[in-house]
Amino acid sequence: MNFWLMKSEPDTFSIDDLKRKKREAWDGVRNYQARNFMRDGMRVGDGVFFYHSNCAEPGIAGLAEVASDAYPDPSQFDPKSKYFDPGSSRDNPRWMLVDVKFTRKLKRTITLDELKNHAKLAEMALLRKGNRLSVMPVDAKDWKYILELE
DNA sequence: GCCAACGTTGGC
DNA sequence: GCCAACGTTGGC
Repeated sequence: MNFWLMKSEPDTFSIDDLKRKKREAWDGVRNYQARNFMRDGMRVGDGVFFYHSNCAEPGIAGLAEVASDAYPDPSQFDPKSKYFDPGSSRDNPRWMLVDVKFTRKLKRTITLDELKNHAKLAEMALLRKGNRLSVMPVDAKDWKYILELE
């Protein structure tokens, strides 16, 4: 079992939205590295930190679970979607996604600011300077450590 | 709204 | 293959 962190802007799709919908196709990822993590790294049942980005209180807001294998992101084929990619084709899709299933909200959001204050987490991909990936792996030891902060 | 960091694009 | 220009991310 592996662990991941997935960013979402709460104004667009928050942990409460996932709670209400129970399950969601994680569409719109248009970064090759993030795609590769979903396509090659994720397995059903893997743990996911649901991270709120670009908002008043950035941080880990809840837990989710990988709920499907990777499959082509339908939005890349839809000319009306803002995620439409004219360079992709159904025969050779460029972008993949997984479904994500709600597990639970954290009792409180563990903020980015708080995470930065823990020296043991300094090597986390999330905290490395300039990191903008929206999907990234989390070490098992960091997963455990962060949950103990809750 | 600003801007640093980074990815992508496209001319050469 | 280089690299300038441009677009996006996301914290602040």
